[in-house]
Amino acid sequence: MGATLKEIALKVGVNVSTVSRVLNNRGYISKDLRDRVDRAITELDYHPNEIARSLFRKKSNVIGLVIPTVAHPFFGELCESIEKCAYQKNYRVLICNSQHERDKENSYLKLLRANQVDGIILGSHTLDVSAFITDRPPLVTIDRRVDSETPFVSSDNYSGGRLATELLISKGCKKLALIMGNRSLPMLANLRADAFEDITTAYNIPHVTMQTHIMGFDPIDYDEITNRLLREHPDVDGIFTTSDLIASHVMRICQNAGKRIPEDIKIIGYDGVFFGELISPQLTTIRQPIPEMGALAFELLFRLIDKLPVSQENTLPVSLIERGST
Amino acid sequence: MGATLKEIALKVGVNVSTVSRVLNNRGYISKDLRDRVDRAITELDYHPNEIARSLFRKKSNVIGLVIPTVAHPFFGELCESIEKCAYQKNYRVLICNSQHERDKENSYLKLLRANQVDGIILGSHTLDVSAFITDRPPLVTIDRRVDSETPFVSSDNYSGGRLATELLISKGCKKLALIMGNRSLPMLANLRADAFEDITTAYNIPHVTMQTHIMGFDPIDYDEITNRLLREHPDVDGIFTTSDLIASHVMRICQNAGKRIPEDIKIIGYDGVFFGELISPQLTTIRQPIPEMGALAFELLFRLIDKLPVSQENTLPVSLIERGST
DNA sequence: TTGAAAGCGCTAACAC
DNA sequence: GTGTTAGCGCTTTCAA
Repeated sequence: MGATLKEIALKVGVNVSTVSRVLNNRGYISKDLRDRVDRAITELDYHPNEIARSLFRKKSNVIGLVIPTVAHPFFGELCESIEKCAYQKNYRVLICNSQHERDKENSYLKLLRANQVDGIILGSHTLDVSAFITDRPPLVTIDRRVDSETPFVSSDNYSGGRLATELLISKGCKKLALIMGNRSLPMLANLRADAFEDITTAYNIPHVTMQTHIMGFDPIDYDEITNRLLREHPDVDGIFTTSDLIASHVMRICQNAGKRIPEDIKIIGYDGVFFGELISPQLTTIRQPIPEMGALAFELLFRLIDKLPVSQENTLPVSLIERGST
Repeated sequence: MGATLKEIALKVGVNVSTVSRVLNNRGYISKDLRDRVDRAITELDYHPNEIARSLFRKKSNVIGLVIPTVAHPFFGELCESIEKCAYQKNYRVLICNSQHERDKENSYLKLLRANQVDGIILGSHTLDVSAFITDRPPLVTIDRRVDSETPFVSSDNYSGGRLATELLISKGCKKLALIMGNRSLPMLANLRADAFEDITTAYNIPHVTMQTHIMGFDPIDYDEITNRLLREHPDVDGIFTTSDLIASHVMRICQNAGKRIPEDIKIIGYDGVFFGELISPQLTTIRQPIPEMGALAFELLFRLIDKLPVSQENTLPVSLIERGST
């Protein structure tokens, strides 16, 4: 346990409030006193107790980041970006992995409020709005609109879905498949699927949509789905997946099944995470501007905390990155 | 701002200490009182202020995790594991990316102490021990021995290096290269390089070692190094890299240079992170038991906080995962 | 069984 | 310029 203000005051022979004043540079302080206090501070190795400060100020300078799992590259990169911005503005970030579990997400939300975080960035969406804690700290969501107030950050999911689908079509694919996470989650990412269906329908292209039945990122699940797809729809020659992680699994299964990529089957992912260019063939994908999304999410939260006006809808553009898999 | 104990007490018509007692189940409380308090709590939507509790208890139930970057798959998976364990034991984790910057690492260390974290897990090692903050909270390091006291978790780096090197030799490689991060950092991972050099020397195999000159995970750097290696040592037919991330870059560069893997050149990585089996050919690697390492690190810290005895050296076994790249 | 009082470490009126 | 006092929201002696 470190020294306290009181001990400094005692040593210097002044009142605690005086020491507090020199620490915070409030009002006039005599040069002599300041020196003596400074000396005592170094001698006693004093460091202000931020918990006590937080209690008084009613401000913790901590924000909570709730995501499914930081081990998923999209969220890892997002977390990285958010932490970077938070650090610059003197905020700490508490990392909360929901693992796609309702209970954990819910209890983390409560816990964050109890811990007096100044704000929350929510990127995990297993709860419906009614379950949301009342009297909550400032909130910004990622990829979900929860109500007409709460600001959210997303990228242009519909355009992304359209770009991906159109690319496959323009490359000559005759039958398309979409492999996605569970659609029942209220996420804007579902717009990618909407676009896929709209576009294929408009172009009159046969298509099939498959989604995981569990909530989470279990590779086994993707592998099974892909195998079933190849079995039931052997004529599919273009696959759009809603993440690069899924895409890489799908790619591997296809290769194992003896399909050549992109000759026999073309695959396009989504996200633009780092390892997309490491796999072989390199993955064509729709890039979400992850660092910008993280920065924007923090910026919005920061403004919310400071009671500055923010826009509710914050949709960033996506871009097509063509690589070897198409 | 939520209701406070005082408001509950006021509403129920008792003293705050009484309400506190029912909250914490201390001593005897009449059934009637308990009911009235419970009702007031729900009506006012009361939630204890954990900051105030922390101040009193001198315990925040928060730990700090300092790593280079959570966007690196090894640290992402480690962070995931640590958060999981922490959550079970009612601890929160503050995520601190040092970005391999001395200043940031140092200031995070100070900041964590000021924020009264109960403990720190340190996996970033740009500081030398002398720069360590004094009077620090309980500390557990990952992959580094800082002094004769502080417990650390690592996996068996020397064995890992040996396994990797011997595999390449047993596969018939005639000239080996090691591509590693910067060796000047005081990390136990350097033992992998020691093993590489010992074994190649023992077997009388020509070898060359290359390390990045910057601190960090800049892909450009790895690519340059690999290109230089291929240019200056075109006869190298086996490469050991100290991470899967590096390995995947190296693999790509080699493929771009027209080398077939594993026929012309064999590559083995390190870590056993998820995407190793997604790239093609799938990456042979030395697996570190990342979830177990994270769990152990937290367990040690937990014991340290509770002043229970802990062992200082905690080295977990590694295992060879043979896949397509060798 | 409940209340009063003190105190965790700090800051901010308000005096002097 | 510096001290006194009160209080942030909570818990815990100690009395009653």
